[in-house]
Amino acid sequence: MTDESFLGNALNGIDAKGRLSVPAAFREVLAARSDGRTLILAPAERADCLVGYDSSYPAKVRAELEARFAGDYSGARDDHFRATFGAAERVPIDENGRIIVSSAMKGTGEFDRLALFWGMGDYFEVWNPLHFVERPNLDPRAIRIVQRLLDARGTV
Amino acid sequence: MTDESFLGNALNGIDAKGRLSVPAAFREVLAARSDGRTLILAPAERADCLVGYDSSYPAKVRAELEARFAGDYSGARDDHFRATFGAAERVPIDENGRIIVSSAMKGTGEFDRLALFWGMGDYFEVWNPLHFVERPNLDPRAIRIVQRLLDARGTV
DNA sequence: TCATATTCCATAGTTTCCCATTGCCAGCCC
DNA sequence: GGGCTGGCAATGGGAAACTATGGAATATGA
Repeated sequence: MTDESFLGNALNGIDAKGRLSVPAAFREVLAARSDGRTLILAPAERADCLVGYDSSYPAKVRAELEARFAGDYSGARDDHFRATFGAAERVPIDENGRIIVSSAMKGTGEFDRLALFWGMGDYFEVWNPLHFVERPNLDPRAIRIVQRLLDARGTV
Repeated sequence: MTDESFLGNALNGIDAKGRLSVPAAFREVLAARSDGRTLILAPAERADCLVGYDSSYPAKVRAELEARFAGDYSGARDDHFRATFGAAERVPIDENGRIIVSSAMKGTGEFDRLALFWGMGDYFEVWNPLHFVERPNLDPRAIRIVQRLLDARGTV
């Protein structure tokens, strides 16, 4: 049984045109979960990074949110839905496995030249790697992995 | 049941391309537990070595974590998922029973030329053998086993 | 028309695949 | 018992395939 979890990580470059390669390992998971020709990008709820998932995932998120806010008819509930769905984008993956990072997403993730893909099991995150390594309370093994990736790129 | 436990040990070489033979005994266990064509490698929690599982592991861990963090929408939950999935890798086993040790994993396990596989029952560990023999409080008989393996390789 | 965005093609460095070689152990025959 | 033989495990090397990425060519829109 081929497992469909997003595992592992990759540090890829964002070029002048905003193009960004989606790691091959993640493209395989996307293809196994849906058609693999698009993915969904959205601001993360609790960190300055993006979350990415296959196109079948929003339905699941909606179900989760509705359970979480069951019986809650406050403005907070609506604000949560606004942040989750309205700010998300459906992004096509081109023939070379790349996506275009819109300027809105670039702003949300505060990206520079590099994007760190990080598997989260059911979905993945896309980080500015410099923010990732400075995140407090994160497992030092994860931080060390990213620091080595940055070193390999010659970034200090 | 019995043939689904990782038992025993092996000292294998990592070649210039990062290739590493998985011991045949472990491959059999992997095949009994899942399809035997991939395994999962991750940093160990309390030692500078790697842990290896069969490929059914991510689904299991995902279910466990989701149960454990049910109703928890904090950053701590996210950090836990980050450490669990992003730092792990799915690694294919080739026709000759070998895997490729990525540079990230090489860094995490601090490997040189040799890798020591050590059965842990439900999973196995992969060590730099030189670190293994210097670990304090470890059963001296285990250390002697590894020292003999190193001697057989002509490594001092 | 010019700038911006999208599609297409090129390439360098890996990674993957395939096949060859070595060494070990078991079983077998003489 | 000693030595031959066959199978499997581990390892090495070369070639093909693929990933990530850069640049050119074409389309789109203000």
